[in-house]
Amino acid sequence: MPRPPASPIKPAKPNKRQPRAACAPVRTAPLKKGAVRAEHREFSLATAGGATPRMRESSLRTRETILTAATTEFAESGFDAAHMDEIAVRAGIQKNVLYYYFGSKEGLFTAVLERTYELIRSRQEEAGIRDLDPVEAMRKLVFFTGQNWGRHPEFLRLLQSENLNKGRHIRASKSIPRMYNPLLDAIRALLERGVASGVFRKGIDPVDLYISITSLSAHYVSHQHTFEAIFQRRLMTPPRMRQRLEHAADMVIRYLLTDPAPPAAQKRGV
Amino acid sequence: MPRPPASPIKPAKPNKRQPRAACAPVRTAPLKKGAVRAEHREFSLATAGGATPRMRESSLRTRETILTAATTEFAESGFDAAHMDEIAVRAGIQKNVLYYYFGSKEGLFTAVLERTYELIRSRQEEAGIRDLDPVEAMRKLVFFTGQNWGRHPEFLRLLQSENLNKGRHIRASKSIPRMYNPLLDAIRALLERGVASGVFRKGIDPVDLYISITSLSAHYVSHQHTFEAIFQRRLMTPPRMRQRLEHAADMVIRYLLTDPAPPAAQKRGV
DNA sequence: AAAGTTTGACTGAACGGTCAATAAACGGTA
DNA sequence: TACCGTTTATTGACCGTTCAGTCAAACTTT
Repeated sequence: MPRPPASPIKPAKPNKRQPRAACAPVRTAPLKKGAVRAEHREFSLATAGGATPRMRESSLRTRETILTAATTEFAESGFDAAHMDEIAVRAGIQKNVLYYYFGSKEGLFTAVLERTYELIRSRQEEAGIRDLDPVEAMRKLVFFTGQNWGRHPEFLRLLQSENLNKGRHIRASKSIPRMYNPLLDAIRALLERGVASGVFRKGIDPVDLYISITSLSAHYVSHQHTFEAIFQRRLMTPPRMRQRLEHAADMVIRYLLTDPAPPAAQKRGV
Repeated sequence: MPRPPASPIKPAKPNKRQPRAACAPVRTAPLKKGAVRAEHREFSLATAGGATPRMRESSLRTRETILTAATTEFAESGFDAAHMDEIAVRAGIQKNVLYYYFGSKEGLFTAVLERTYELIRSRQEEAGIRDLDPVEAMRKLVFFTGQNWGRHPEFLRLLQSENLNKGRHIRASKSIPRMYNPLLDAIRALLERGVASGVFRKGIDPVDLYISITSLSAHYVSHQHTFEAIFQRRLMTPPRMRQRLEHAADMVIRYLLTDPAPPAAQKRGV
């Protein structure tokens, strides 16, 4: 049987010669025994999807080792500048193993992306916002979101690389689009509570708000280098970062308030 | 005399073997005649910096042709995935010429970045805001900024790539950090006018505001692919884009207003 | 002739990917 | 429980293209 395609990812520029799938003269010959490894690719540890039949435990460990190393390397260099050899070295593993488990560079990147989304998703559940009054909760949510970028800088960089590549890996992923988004739900619930208690306006689109909350801190972090160049000041020092989140939170809250923004939004007291 | 270093750019990962500067065995031998070309690199057409002595007119045209082609390619693929060969083809020019004019891939990218910053800078002067009342002016400014991304999509992509590379080219540029920023000044002036006429609050940091205004639309555009994947909807359609800018403008204005946001911020009538 | 510009052919390492073979674990079975 | 075939995991050597960058010589303008 012919080898199954490594992954459903389409090359970015189909018209332009791409890093060909194989170096050896195009292999149409059926491959003999041992072709089964392709099955691994369907399995994603992150999503804990159905395990491959007879997978050994060391296999899981190897997978994790690879994913960790790959995450570091991809985040550090971006998809295009990252090298499979380097990932192998970081993981302390033969390069072939990467291909054995993930099929291709793109397959590996996709797996890394999925795992990282999953990680962020799980982190977001810890926001701890339920019991606060809406304004305080919203402020905390903005801060929490912003600080998350600092805690997981690799996530933003992966996203940036992925968007530079026009989302071809994320589009190929089955798990990511289906992921439950705790942050969006938190915002939705919070909006409702705020409207009910009369402090927030009606008719706010949670998705719009989600994007704005994210943008206000994420763009700052992910474009820090160009901003630093044109503003000639360091941006990522703790005080500056705090100032930014302060600003972002004020902005969000003032946007939501029904009232003539009293000192509330300024000084944290309700 | 030894060849002057191509550019003061440091490799991203000094510890890691980089795309070596040269393929041929490291060349310490002094190069003979013809080594003068290095001078070209100092010259940036965009900034109209001092022309090289005896530069022919066709030379300027060639430069422009190269920069245009390079801008397209770099924006399309990002710095790392862009190929010098492809740029040469796009420009309809021998590849050597790229090196003759810009010394290296990094040098070319830096030049592209400078030219593009310059272009955006000049565009921003057209905002046409002076005569409007502060609230209207601010709304227009937010829209103008946002629409600029749509009009020059290459700019955002270059920035994204540059930030993925941790700003090493922009840091090496002398012209960009010195560029006068018309948008920032416009914001500053607008804030003053608004405060003077009593509609805006005092004490707003123009840089904070600049970053927010930029973020609210730029992040949306530059992260469209991952957002589209997780929200499962198209984001760049004209109506959606309009909605986003509407939202961004409301947010900014409500943030600035002294008053209990009257319908003004909602429906455009002052 | 001297400086500036363009050409075509070339280099060599890096890099994504592959192969055949071996080692380790498992499952059945006698 | 010792043996054995099969599946799973790992190894090391290898391949062919791509791609940044170079050289020396030719052409063009002043």
